[in-house]
Amino acid sequence: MPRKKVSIKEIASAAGVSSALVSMVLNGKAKQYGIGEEATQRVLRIAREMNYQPNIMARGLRSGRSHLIGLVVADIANPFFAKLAREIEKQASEHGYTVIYGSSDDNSRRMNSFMQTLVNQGVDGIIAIPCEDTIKIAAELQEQKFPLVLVDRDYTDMKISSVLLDNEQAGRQITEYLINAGYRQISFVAYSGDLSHIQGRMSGYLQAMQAHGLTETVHRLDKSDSQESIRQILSAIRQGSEPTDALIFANNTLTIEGLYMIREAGLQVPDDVAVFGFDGGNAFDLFTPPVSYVCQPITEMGREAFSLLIKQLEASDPQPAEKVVLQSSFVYTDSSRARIQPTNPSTKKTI
Amino acid sequence: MPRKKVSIKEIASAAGVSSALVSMVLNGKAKQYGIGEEATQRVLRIAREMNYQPNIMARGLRSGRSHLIGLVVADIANPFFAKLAREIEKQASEHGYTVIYGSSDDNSRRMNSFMQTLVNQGVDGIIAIPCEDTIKIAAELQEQKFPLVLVDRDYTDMKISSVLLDNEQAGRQITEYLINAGYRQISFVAYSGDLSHIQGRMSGYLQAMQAHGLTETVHRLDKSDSQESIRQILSAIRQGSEPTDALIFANNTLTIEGLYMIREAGLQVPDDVAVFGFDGGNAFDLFTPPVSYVCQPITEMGREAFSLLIKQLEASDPQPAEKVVLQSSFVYTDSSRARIQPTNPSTKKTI
DNA sequence: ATTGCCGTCTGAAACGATTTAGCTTATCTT
DNA sequence: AAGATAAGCTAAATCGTTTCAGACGGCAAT
Repeated sequence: MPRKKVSIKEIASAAGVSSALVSMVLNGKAKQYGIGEEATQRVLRIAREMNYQPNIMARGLRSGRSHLIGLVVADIANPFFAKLAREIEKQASEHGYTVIYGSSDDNSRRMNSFMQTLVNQGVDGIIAIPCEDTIKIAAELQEQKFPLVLVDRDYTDMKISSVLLDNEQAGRQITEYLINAGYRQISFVAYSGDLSHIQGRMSGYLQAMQAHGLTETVHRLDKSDSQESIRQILSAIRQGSEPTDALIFANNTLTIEGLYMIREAGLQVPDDVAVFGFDGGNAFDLFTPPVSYVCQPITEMGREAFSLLIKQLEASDPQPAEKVVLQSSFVYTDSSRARIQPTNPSTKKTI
Repeated sequence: MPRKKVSIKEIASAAGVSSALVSMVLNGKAKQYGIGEEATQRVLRIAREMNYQPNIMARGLRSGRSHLIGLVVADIANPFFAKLAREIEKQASEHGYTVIYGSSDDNSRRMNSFMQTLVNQGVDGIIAIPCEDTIKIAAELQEQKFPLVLVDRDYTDMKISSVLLDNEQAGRQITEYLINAGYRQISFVAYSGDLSHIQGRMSGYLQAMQAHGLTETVHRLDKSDSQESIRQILSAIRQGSEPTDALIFANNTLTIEGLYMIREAGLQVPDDVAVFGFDGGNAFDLFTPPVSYVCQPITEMGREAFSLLIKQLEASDPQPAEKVVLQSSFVYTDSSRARIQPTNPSTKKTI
């Protein structure tokens, strides 16, 4: 197996031409540079025979492009991001790019330093799930016309290419759904912090509740002791001290945590309390009963993100920032099935 | 924000020294090359002021090292691999390396081409979850002394550094456990193919069954229609046409599939059939009842894999291949609780 | 005073690919 | 036949770093 590093020079001398010619031919620019047919074929054949593989470093140094793109997610072990990463990786490899990735844990310091590392590594562009303070470094990169696409979260004052979900709409829709299904005391549970997607979901929830003249209840949990907080909420529900007939968990991990606690508390879903979550997953399906959830179009998000990025990468002039907003779909299951006796049938309406 | 690309040359002229000296200082080799204290400090200060960032491509071209490592997993969307990736990424970044990753889908063609891409990208080493035919390309790389570590699966005839689990032991142990818990008709369910870790688990199962004089039943499912196959197995169990009181699913995804089907079939666990799986996950915990599983030391695997790789990377002389075998732990839950009336109490013994 | 040797530092080559400017020939024009 | 044009190719510069082989001044030993 010939895997000795073959350089363009060796091919050149084997073919009896200059290394410049070899480079041109191998880059498919033979016609463009007016290289003769015979020489072209000879070089091509020899390169194949010698199993030539271009040296990325040399090429990158010369051309200033690495064909590497950076991907920063909150946590690759979160299925949502893993699937997103999968799709982006697929797109990238189809377009001749390779992906470098890292997890930020939604920690802005880690995020910053990783972004910095990526830029130093010479990536051509970055796709990132921003966290609250990413805005600074993102703005900086944006200013320097560094190709950048943000996914899943939005910080409205910035003109940065992004792929987003209509979280407000999703929040509104599932709340409406629960109301129509006869639930009245619907609580919204989220981690504290102001990640934009959570804000959007919450705002949709609030709108729907207000539109129906219902009292909103929002629980913001500190990530560090969310488990204990959920336990308290559930125990309040159980004792009836906080009348609640449905819970909306604002994201995937929180929903999962919630399910653990619900089981621990021995609550029946949806009889004691209905549950609606985000993002789905096996755990949702295999819970008893299966859990209703907002289903984000992950594949499409990945595709859009990459397409936005490559638009910037391949364009010679700076492209205008573009925000793509996608709609979610919904999976309605028994965890949010219609109440047998709606609390107040008269307010039940279809929107 | 100064982000104009500052080169070593500009620092050199700003400091009034040669670029060679700057390079030496910036690489911490000042002492080694006997650079004066004063010059060293001046260069360091100026480099900081100008926010110098080395050009990775140039460095890589010159030194032949990219500080990139490749990671090939079967599927990053599988939590097991995601967690592994997470740990490896962490280790890598702590050691100044960056990770490029890709999913192979256990498809050897894809795997091959991705490995090839990685090598072309100039990664310094590769950590891979091999699939059945990876052995060829792995052997090839190994022969060229290319730093390579294989994880999770083994192909015994090769002398390649690997991190493995004692799958045979795990298979044996959970089978023994089920036998002790009073189960007698224990079936082993796996995808077809001969991935070594599956073989190991199966062989452990067979050993334990034989040791107790019990009849082994192994189902090998074609990945393409595993769902249908499981459905048939379960329906046989239900109708009693195939006497089975416990199922061991040989890996994570298969266990999940199994759980879906068990729920669909309306079987009660463990009364109708006990269940034992691999790798765990939220879905296991939230199933009713929670599912017993073999818990692989993922973090440790990642750490070991990276440590094996870096040993090869930083050593000047080729290192001998090394196989690290780790032990699993076990989570025993109600899905495999002791039968109320063991089929044959007299054979119950503690191993 | 010459030699030898430190301690400090520099020049220049090298890594491999790309690209520009320009050099040969051969062919065409007039 | 002389000059212009084109076709086909090459030399050499370039990207930013690293590193090896010295250079240079000064000091001690001879």
